[in-house]
This record gives sequence, structure tokens and C-alpha cells, in this order.
Amino acid sequence: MHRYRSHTCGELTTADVDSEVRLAGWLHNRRDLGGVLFVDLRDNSGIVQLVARPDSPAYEPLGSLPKETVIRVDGRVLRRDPENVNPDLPTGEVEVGVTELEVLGTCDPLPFSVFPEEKVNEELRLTYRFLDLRRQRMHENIKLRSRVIAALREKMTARGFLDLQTPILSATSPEGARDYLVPSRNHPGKFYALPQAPQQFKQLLMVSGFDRYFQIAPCFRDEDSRADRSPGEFYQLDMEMSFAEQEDVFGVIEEVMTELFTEFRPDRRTTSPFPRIPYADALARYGTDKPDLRSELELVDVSHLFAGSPFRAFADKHVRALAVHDTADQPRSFYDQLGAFAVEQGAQGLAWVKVGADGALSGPIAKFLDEETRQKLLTEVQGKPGTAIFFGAGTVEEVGRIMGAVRVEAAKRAGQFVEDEFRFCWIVDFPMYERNEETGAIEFSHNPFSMPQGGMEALRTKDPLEIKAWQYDIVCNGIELSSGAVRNHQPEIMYEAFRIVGYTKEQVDAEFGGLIRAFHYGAPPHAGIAPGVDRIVMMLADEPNIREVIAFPLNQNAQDLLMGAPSPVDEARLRELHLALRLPPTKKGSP
RNA sequence: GGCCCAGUGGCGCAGUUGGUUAGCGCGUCGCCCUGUCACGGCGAAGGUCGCGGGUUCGAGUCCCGUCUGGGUCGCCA
Repeated sequence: MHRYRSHTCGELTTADVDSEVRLAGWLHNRRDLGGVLFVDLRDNSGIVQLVARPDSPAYEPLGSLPKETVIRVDGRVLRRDPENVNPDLPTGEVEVGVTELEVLGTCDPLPFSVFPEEKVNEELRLTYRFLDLRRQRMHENIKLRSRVIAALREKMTARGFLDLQTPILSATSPEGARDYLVPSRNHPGKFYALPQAPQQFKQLLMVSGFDRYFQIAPCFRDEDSRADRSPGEFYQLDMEMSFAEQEDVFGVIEEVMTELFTEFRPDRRTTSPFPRIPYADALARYGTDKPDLRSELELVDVSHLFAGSPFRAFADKHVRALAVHDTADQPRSFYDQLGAFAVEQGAQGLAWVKVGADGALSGPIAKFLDEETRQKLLTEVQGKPGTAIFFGAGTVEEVGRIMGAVRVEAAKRAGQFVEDEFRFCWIVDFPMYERNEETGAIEFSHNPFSMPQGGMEALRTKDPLEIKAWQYDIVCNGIELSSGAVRNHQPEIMYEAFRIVGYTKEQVDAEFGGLIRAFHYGAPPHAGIAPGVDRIVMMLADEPNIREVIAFPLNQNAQDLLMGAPSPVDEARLRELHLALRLPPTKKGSP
């Protein structure tokens, strides 16, 4: 017999009754009835009930070992009497009568319970992540992640994409997020950078003729965290295809994502085909470039109605209206709570009117609206009896952000939010450039390697801020799942695109020398995208936080509480790397 | 860097207007229990209320500062 086990815990069935088995696993739970002792034994495959009576040599030790001790047991598989079957357990029709016990791994008192899974402070969970990952919910999340990644690899390979690796130690790039830097021992004063994405490498692979590439690629960005944004590192299904336009990328990815979400969540409807929403429309109708389409409410720009209004809070401001129909039976608290929500988002307040059964407007700001304005307003927001109309006023950006959040919250509070669907969309036609509000300078709004719509002619003749890029995002339920583009593979157009943001030809050659050089030697047109794997798993697992689908995530301050990273290093190693520390003044009260 | 929330036995939480001995559930320990599966019953131990300062006759509670964690704005081509 095998040293540790003949079977896994979860695989025993009535077919195994009367066989002698050897099992190994964790002591999950114990029920000592005094005279008969039940123990749940757990391994990666599941749970099986062990039973011991005083005549078994295992009875005494099994009754006193702490939970989460790792044990090996020998015993006979017994069929449970019908009234003792546990229908909630796959192995519930059998149990194992234990004849021998061996402790393989002792267990100290636990900092928190593995079972039952009570709520635990996240700092403690991360410090003892190995225990946290034993808990069923986390264990299933990580197993799901494995299956999702396997499915993605299979789907991409089936479509002719090659799974290729790209470097982790690479060069820093001037655009984008902050890089993680790695000092070079051999080259004093120089640094590698961890890739923010394999962007340039995958384009180089296209130039090398690999035609279709994908990779479950680690990406490193030194930026602050959010619930859906892991600090430090995350994974993308990075892909790129040659001789391809936007439609070709959409064709592949829409299929892959629809199949994936349908396979892993057959209980939820996944919308397909994905609607396509131009970036400018998304901002106008939803206040954001990542709209949550589970709320079907839309914003309407009504600034012109208040252009010369005596209502000073609205006059000559950007004003956006949100009409919520069928709110006749909403209590006053509906308006007050939504107002409180808007204030939490940074609004001064949330003005509103409602349309009564007789079509008359009432509410705090009704008195500021003359008859003509009222009629225009109702027409523009399609108001009818029972419609509540909320208003936000201020700058375009501020109103968009706040009313965009109110749009989703209002649907939830009005019972008009569809919880159980995956509503995807493409956001298309992103602007190529934008103006930096602080410096006034023209900058790339997204990826500097994107092809401008209209090509060279657009770059030479149009106002840069009017030029759109072949740049697109996938958004699902308000979460940005991917970003991609048709790439600019022509050096002359590349130089021109960079010239507009103030780069000389020499600077482009210096900063992006590898890629530019490649483009001088026969580059195929190509396009790609990179869906975020962690976010996909997070949605499939129905988790509100990305750390719940990452085995060993960093915390909000980008620390690993289990391994103790980042950590100081001693002087000798600093010297070897030609580094001297320049520390900020010590904060008062810190060690 | 800004703002919001939280920090009370090992874990999760309660603690009123500032007032006697800081409660509850889980866990732990002891005893009992022969069909449980979140087993059950009886009993016990376990707390400088994150830290520092202040107000007060009196602070878990109020004020100031600070640390830690989470959320969010900025940031994330």
C-alpha cells in the first residue's frame, strides 16, 4: 500500500464499501458523542467522515488532536444506514471506520478558524494566507482560477495562437504607469524594469512572423490599489494578431469571452453580441468610459435649459439630468438617500423634480423652472407621470463622474438593476490625444502605439484633440476587462504621432529603438488586446475584491505580510548594486 | 498626497447621555453524552478597550495627534 494514501477523501463512494483504504488529510472537524466519535477528514478533493469507537486504537488520539492536524488513517469503508446518510456531502453515503492513525503534521493553536469560515480581518488572513487558502471559498476560487486559465489557453491554442514567453527583466519606458525597477550589478547606475505589459515584445513577435501570439502574461505596475486593481502585479490574457483589423480582434475575443463566461457561469445570461459604444457616447450617456449596463438609465445633457437661468446653482454650468421612470411609489427617503449618496461621491447635493400623476412638476427645484423649460425638459428626458428627474451641475468631468455613479445607484434603489447577467460592451473610438489639465500639454490618451484613425493624413491635417484612435476596451458590468488597439506599424506615422506630443525623431529612436528598428524591416499590420485574467476570475467567482482570486496578493500598501516583502537589504548587497539609500525623514511614531 | 470607515479576550461583534464588576457568539480547557455532520449539555479560564497626549471628580465612550487595515479620489499609456 502507498505510504500515505490509497484514495483521496472526496472520491470514496458506495462502490468502495468493505475495501480497506488509507487516507491522508487535515482534521477538518470533530463530533465527539462520547462512545462514538466522528471526524471529518479533508483533502483537496473533498471531505469524508471517519468514525471511531472506544475499541479502536485510534479512538483516544483522534478525540484529542487539534483541528487542522495532518493525519494518515487506515480503515474500512462502511456503508451508512439510510437514516445516517448526509445528502450534502458527495461522500455522504459512506464513512471510514478507523483502525490505525498516524500524525503526519502537528498543528499549533489556530489564529482563526478554517472551519467554520467565520469572517476574519484581512490583515490576519494575509499573514496566515496558507490557512486562509484552506478555507473552502478561497480554495474553490483558486481552483476556479486554474480552470479558467486552462480554458483560455485551450481556446486560444485552438484558434491558432502560439503561447510564447517574453522577458520579465526588461527596459523602462517613459510612458504609462510607474515601473518597478531592478538595479543592475554589472552596469552601475542602470536598471532593468519589470514589464507593465509585454506590449513591445508582442509587437516584435508579429514583426518576426509568428502571426498569432498569446500569453497569460504577468504585468507589473507600481500604482495604488483598488478593489478591482491588484497592486504590484496582475495577469493578462495578452494577445496579438497579424494582418488584422479591429473586427478581427473583436471576432476572436468576443467568442472566447462569451464561451468562457457561458461555460463557467451557465446560470447567468451573458450578453452577446457585445454592443459597441463610442467613447464620446459613453461619457455623455453614462458619465464614464466603463458603464455598468445592468442599469439601463441614461444621462441627458440639459445645460442649455439653464443657460441664463435665475437658478444660480445651475446657471452657466454643465448640467446633466437622470430620469428614473416608475418611481411614483418611492418614498421621500429614496430622494434623500440618493442625495446622500451623491454627496458621498463629492457632489454639493442632488437636485430633483418629480412628475406627478397630472403631469405637474414638484420637488425642491421645481420653482426655478418656468413653463417653457418644464416642457423642454420633459421632452428631452422623456418624462411622464411617475418619472423622477435628478440633476447634477458643475464641470463636465465632475458631473459625469458623480452622475455616472448616481445612475447605477438609482437603478439599484429603484429596483431597476439587473443583478444576474454579464452585460458586456465594446468601448470604441477612443481619442488619440488629450490635453493635460495641469500643464496644458497634448499627451497620448491611451497607448502611444495605437494607429490613429485616418492615418498620416489625420495627423497632419486635423486638430490632435479631434483625432480618434483604433483603440478599444471591453467593459463588463462596469469593470474594464481589457484594453487593446490596432497598432501603428509604420515608422513615418509613428514619428508623426510622437511629434505631436513633443518627441523628436531622435527621441523616439532612443526611447523605442527596438520597436522602431523592427518597423523599418517589414512589419505586418497587426492588432491585439489584453483581457485582465484576475478581473475575469473575480467576476466568475462573484467576488467583490480582486485579492479573493489571487493566492498570494499584496495588501493595499503593496506589502506581502506572509513573506515580509518588501524588506531591507544589508549594506554589502547595496554596495554590490552600486546603490546608496536616500531615505525620507522618519515619520513620528514609526519604528 | 486628500477624504471616508474600522481597530474592545485567539476570532467575529455589542457597549446607551461620560458613571458601579466591560457583555454576547464562536473557539480553548475540564466534565458528561453511542449516530453526529455548524452535534448537544454543564462548568471554567482568558481583556493595559491599537498607541500617545488632553478634557473631567470619573474616559472603551469626548478632543488632538499617531499607527495599522480596508474603501475611495488623484494615479493606473
